[in-house]
Parts: sequence; structure tokens; C-alpha cells
Amino acid sequence: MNLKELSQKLGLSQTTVSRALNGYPEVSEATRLRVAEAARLYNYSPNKRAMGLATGRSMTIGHVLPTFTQHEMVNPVFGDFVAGALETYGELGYDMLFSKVTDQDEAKTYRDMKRKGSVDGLVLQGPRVNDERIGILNEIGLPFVVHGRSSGVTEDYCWVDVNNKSSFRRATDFLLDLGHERIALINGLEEMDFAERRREGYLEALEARGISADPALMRSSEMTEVYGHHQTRDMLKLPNPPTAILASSLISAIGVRRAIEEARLVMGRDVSVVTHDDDLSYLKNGQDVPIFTATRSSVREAGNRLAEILMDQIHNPGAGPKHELLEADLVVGRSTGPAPKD
Amino acid sequence: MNLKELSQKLGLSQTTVSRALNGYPEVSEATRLRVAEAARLYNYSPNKRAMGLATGRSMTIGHVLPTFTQHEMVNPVFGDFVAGALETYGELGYDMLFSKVTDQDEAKTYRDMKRKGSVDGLVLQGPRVNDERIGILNEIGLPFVVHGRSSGVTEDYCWVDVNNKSSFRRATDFLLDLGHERIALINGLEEMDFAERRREGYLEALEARGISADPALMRSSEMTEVYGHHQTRDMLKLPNPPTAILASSLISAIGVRRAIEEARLVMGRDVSVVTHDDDLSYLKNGQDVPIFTATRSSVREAGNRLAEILMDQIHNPGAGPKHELLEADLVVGRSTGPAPKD
DNA sequence: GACGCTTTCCAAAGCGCTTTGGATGATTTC
DNA sequence: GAAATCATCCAAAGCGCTTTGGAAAGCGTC
Repeated sequence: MNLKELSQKLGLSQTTVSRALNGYPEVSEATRLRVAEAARLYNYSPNKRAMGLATGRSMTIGHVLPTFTQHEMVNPVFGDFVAGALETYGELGYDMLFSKVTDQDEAKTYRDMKRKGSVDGLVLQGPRVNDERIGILNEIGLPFVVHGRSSGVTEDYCWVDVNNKSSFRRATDFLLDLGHERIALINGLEEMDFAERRREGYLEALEARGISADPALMRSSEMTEVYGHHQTRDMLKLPNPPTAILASSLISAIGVRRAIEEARLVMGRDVSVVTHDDDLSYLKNGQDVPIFTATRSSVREAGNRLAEILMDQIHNPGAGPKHELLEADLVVGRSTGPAPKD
Repeated sequence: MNLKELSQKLGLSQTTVSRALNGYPEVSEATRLRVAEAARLYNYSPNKRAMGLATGRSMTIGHVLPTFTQHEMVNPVFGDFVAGALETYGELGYDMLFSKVTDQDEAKTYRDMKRKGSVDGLVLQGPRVNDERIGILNEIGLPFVVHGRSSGVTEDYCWVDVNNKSSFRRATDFLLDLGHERIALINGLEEMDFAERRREGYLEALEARGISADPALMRSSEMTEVYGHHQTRDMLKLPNPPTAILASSLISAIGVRRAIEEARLVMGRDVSVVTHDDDLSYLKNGQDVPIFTATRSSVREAGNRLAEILMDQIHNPGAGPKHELLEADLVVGRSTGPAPKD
């Protein structure tokens, strides 16, 4: 059933039926009702492609599967982030289109999406420090929002980000207050912007107490369980091992704990651990009492907020770039305790 | 730049340019080259929506975000599965369209996709026992492939699945061979088809040795870390606790280990653990020596294979339904050992 | 009753592509 | 040398929708 057929059945023109369905005022309430009724009866819904052709809008948002380049690792927060964004898209009738970038040429994918008219807006995930993709997206001229920020980029753009710096500053302060002085940082890959900001917060807290950071205690790698384990195992073997560890994700924190236990130490007594927690639906940080003391910020909520900003940008092209900085909670669990006296 | 403009620049008709670009034979090699050259020069690529309108094909595959109904949990394998499927889609120029189903009315979403012409094929994830969605999809008349199977459904359909039954049978046999007799099963939600098949394999192995299954040792729940932990903690408190545990996912196995360690027991000595491992990119089962003894099958590879079958179905509508049963490896790690003598 | 103003509807022209059904020469066949 | 064949190309008709620019009818006004 298409518009033509439906309008014939109703004895109306396609124009009127189209207008009735799209809520234009040039149609009487009586016929609007009649049209709506018939549309339901004949199970009519407009062809999206034809609609897109005619309007120039595709009602689709483009995403690129965020993979950490090394090892083709899919970002574990992907699923929850998407779920959050989809909630908002769905409400406004938008779909989500996915592409995977095989080569490094992500810019080409974005340009293609614009040229082919397949999307009305874009989402950029996993921004790196000085990310050149932002400049390209600005130049392409399609509304976009970045999940995260990119230090070094001077031009303005829309973003939604967790306050990584302040949350890691607070986490470090929390450990310092407990008397820890040898605090390790197991961070994400250094080129990632969030990792840089977390490191800044960590360093700032140390400096404020006059503690000089030990490069041997600052690690950065992909946020997997195995890497968390390796880095911790190595650091615990140091002549002067850390008494506390800051981890960048719950998954690597699980590896941290494994290494601590393998060393026959007790987490929260011998070694304290604080992690960032994206509040993933499939990986909750305990139930009542958190397993790990953590800086928590729901990535799903971030997806939600980001989508709202993007929708806003699409519908009000004039409005300038919008930003949203989400503050993480610092939740105290069983992985932290006073620094051991030796 | 659109077809019209490009053809004007070339002094050719749109027909010829279109044919040249799409590899039709009615165009001389010389002009084909000239057209290709100009297309590159002017950075032309056809508008997907217009192409879709004209051809009736959308070059898009529909996915529905698989959530376990309770708690809106996003399936953790989602990211890797998508990455696998996208590899194949990308090669053939297909995009991936995502929708999230808010209500239970997933069928409506599929019907809409068909009506609106937004997709050429569908992927069904997370099939349940007796899943009525399969019947609906068959009736809708859009090519589809199921990731998993649905016992109880008699009609034929395409699927890609891990041999859940045989792998859990093997895993159970492996534990039995080590002398374990009280083997617990921490399974996924019972309505999920994979959970049923795994239970069957487990029961079959026990029965073959004349061991009657203890209902107190068979748990099923969402596959989260917390649930794995809770179930294990509870079972270890039983008067006659299990000496081995079979877990349905690496994430719940991590919870199992946490509970074992909290009980001051040693995994692999006091309690053996075998888990299923989807070989997720962000959650590897150790590096050289696996942490857990596991039945391993890459969900990314499954996504890849599934996409291939779907592409095949779309391009050869006549061919009957195809199936692929993936056998899981049984890899031995450090989480299993002989049953303790008491 | 002629006039203007609303209200309500419609015909037709796109949107950018594919594809059908020729047209035009060039080449071969007898 | 005329007819048939072939290789190239093109004009125009869709695909299913939106939207522009009227047209027709209804209504009050003077």
C-alpha cells in the first residue's frame, strides 16, 4: 500500500493525504481523521527512502563502530552507549546507521555519508588528543556530536563528556586522604583524550600534596582484563610497589584484582583500588555495596544526552555548538582502605 | 554533484553514466574509463536513497538491539557480533540499521522495516525457546538469519549457532573425567534457547555416568558478574557444595571466581570452573595460558558467517534456508583440576 | 450581487537514481 | 549495394514521496 493507492481509496489527492498524515494545517479535521483511520486500516506507512528523497532528510544518524585500533578491539561501552542513544532517536523517529571503518580513513566514511545523503547527523566516538576528525567533520557540514572531547582542538564543536579530570582528581585525593602515597595509574591508551585528562587530574592531586609522580607507576594500555593484570603484576614486583592503584575501567580493575590476589595480597587492605565505572548494564560494580570504590558515570545516560543534543542541532541549525559535562559520582566500595603501615 | 550534473560535464546521458558506473555491458570500455575518471575527479557517489527508490533495494540490513528483557541489559556480546557482521556487510556495500524495541512488540518493528522499505534483510538475535518471532519473520517475507536457534520451532529458517549442547556435554565430561561428581551449572536465563541446549548437554553427560542431577546445583539467571557471584556464594554454603561449576559466560565466571575466593577457597584446586567463552575482543580469557578452562567460540566469527549467509539469501532468493553449526573448542586453563579427595 | 478572504483541496513538478524501448551509425552478410 | 546485425548511446518513464502554485467553494461585507 502506497500513498497513491491510499489516496485513491479515499477519493482524495496524494497531496491532501500526505498533508493530513504529516499534520499540516491545510486540511480539515474531519478529513484528517478519515485519512488517519484509513491509514491504520490499510496498514499504511510511508516509504522512508521516498520520503528522504523528497525532503532531503534521511531521519538517520550515522555511527562508526568505535574500535581501538590495536587488536581491533571493540570498545566494551559500545552496547550501552548505543542503547542510550537509541532511546532518544526512537522517540523522534530516527534510525541509527552503522559503518565500520576498515582502513584508517574514517574521514572518507563521513564524507561518503554526507554525499550519499544517508544520514542527517553523525556521532564521533573515542576522540583522541588533537583529533583531526573534528576539523574534518566541521568542514563536511553535517551536524555532529562528539562523545568525549579532544584537547588541542581549538575550534568549537558539540560534545558530551564525563569530567574525567575532576573525577580522577577526586579519586586520587580520596586515596591520598587514606594515607596512600605510592599510587599507580593504569590508564587507557595515551592517545585517547579521556586518558590524558584522567592523568592530568591524577597528577594535579599528587602535586597539590607535594608528591612527585613516579613514572614507573604510570601505565597506559588498552583497557582489557589481561592488561590490567599484567601491569599490576609487574608493578607489585617493584622494589617499592604501589599501595594503591587507579584503574581506568572496571574490566581492567578486574585484572588488577586478579593480580593482587595472585600475589597473595588482599585488595582493600594491602592494596587499595579505585576504578572508573561506566555503569554498564552487563557489568555492574556489585549490587548493594560496590565491589570497587569507583568514579561512576553511566555511559548509557551519556548516549541519551548526546542524542538529545544532536537532535537539537539538526532541528535548530542556527544554534551554536552545545556542550555537556557530566560529573561522575565517587562511590565507596570494599576495594579501598587506609594505607598499610609498614 | 549528482548524476545529472556529472553526465552534463561528460556530455553523456544519465543512462550511460549510470550504466558505466554500475558495470553494465552496453557501454564501451573507453567511455567507462572516462566516466570512472570523472566520477573520481568530481568526487561523485550516487545518492543511496534515490538508488534505493529506483531499485527497490536499500542495501541495508536491519538489526534490533538485543536486550535481555529484565533490567534492560544489553547483551555483552553485541559489540563483537556487530563488528563481525559489519566486516561482511562492508565488503558488499551494505549498511547496518539499528532499532531498539521499546515495547515487547518486536514483530511490529520488523513489519515496519519491511513496509517502509528500509532494509533488505534482518538479523534476529537472542532467540528464545519456541520463539514466535521466527514464524512472524517467515511470514513477513524478508530474508533473515537467526543468531542461534529456537527449539520447538518446526518451520525451517536460516541460522548460525554454536553447538551449545555438544560443547557443554564435553565440558561436563571433562569435569567428570577429573573425578568431579557434584557439578553445578550456572546457566543463562531459562527461556533463552542457548541455555536450554547447554543444560541438555550437561544433563546428558551426567546421565551417561549414572549421576542424577541435583536441582540445587542448577541455577539460571542473567549472565552478569553479580549473579555468577551470588549463585556461587549460595551454592558453596550448601551442606554438600559443588566441587565444580560450569558457567555460561566469562563475565559470570568472573563472579564465580570472586565468590570462590571470598570463601577462602582456591579455584582449580578446591573448586574447578569451566565457562563458555565468546572470545570477546575486550575480555580475553587470559593471554598464553587461559585463566579459565573454557568452551570457546568467537562470536565475532559467528557474526561474520551469519552476514555471509544473509547476503547469500538476499542475492539468491530461491535457495532454501542455510544453517551453520559452529563447534566450540575446549581449551584447558588453570581453573580446573582433579576433584578434591575428602 | 460583486468583491475579497478563508478554507480546503488538487495537479503537477520535482528529489536522484535505474531501466525500458528505441535511435543512430558502423559493421558485417549475402 | 541493400539488408541485417551489432555496438553505443539516449529520451523518457518510473520509484513513492513532498511541496509549490493554484483552483474551487464557502462566507461575510458593502
